[in-house]
Amino acid sequence: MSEIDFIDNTFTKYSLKKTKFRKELYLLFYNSTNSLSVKFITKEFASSVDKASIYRALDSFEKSGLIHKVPDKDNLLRYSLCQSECKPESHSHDHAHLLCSKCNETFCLNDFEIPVIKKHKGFIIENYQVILEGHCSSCQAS
Amino acid sequence: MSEIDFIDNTFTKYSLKKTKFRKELYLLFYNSTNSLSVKFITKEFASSVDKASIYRALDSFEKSGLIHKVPDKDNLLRYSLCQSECKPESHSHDHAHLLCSKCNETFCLNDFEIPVIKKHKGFIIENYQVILEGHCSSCQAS
DNA sequence: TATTTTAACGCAATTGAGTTGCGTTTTATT
DNA sequence: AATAAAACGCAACTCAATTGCGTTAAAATA
Repeated sequence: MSEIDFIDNTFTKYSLKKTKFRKELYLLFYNSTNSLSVKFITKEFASSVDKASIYRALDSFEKSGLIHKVPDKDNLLRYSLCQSECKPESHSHDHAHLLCSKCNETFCLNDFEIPVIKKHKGFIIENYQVILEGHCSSCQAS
Repeated sequence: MSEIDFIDNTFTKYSLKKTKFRKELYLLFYNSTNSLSVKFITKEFASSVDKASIYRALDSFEKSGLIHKVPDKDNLLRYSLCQSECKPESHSHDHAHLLCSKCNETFCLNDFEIPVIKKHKGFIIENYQVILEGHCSSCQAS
């Protein structure tokens, strides 16, 4: 199945309107190995799409379960493609994230196992997040 | 040693100017079992202190090693008193944080042990953060 | 295919956390 | 008491993200 077909199928499956921009946006995620910041996305569509549309599309994708928020070094909005099947409002992403303090990118570590703990001293824990700070492989040389 | 004396000593030790507001601010942290959001602090000093002074004081306390940033449910600035000795720019806080999704408060779990990992698939990891999301004990009843 | 419904869009204005500049006041130093 | 240094108040500003609203395009239905 080609990328285009995959995206078309996905949009049908999630009842998303197939507009030129939204298909391109999803393709951008699909072809990216990494998470995408709003800043990057905004640059990609700078001359063609308004930022309000970008924010609304991202919000809509997230609600559908296509993408999920990932932590960002500067606390800005950043998203990554969902790996497994996600339902609206019930994303499950039990992987850690690495924030590179040089390039400020966020990387998903899909194979970093997180131990599951449900309770801790009176707290009920529903899900949790491990954020590693350091340097990614590209930034170690410099 | 009384609270007042402790604060006085601390300010001397860290070469911090003893202004009325800054001593009150530090006392607020000292008497709090929990982390403090800027929103809460701003309310406490609403009629008496300008927000710029609040932000500058928090920044100064953090740089001195008195308080440290903690994660916040809404990605806003939130601080907690340092438990151990912290030096300027070298805070070490190897505890996890619990974010309650009901009251939006952040709790430090000082006894939640975090395993130390230095490398992972080409990444160099300098420090890391475990954020638990769930419900605190006060919010479980409702 | 034409009509109607529904969601996406562009544009402009707005929100709100956090920051900065600057003149004034307060604290610490001599 | 005089001087230096940091804190303060106030106002203006930055910038990410949001919202309102009239317009346009896509999907559903006839």
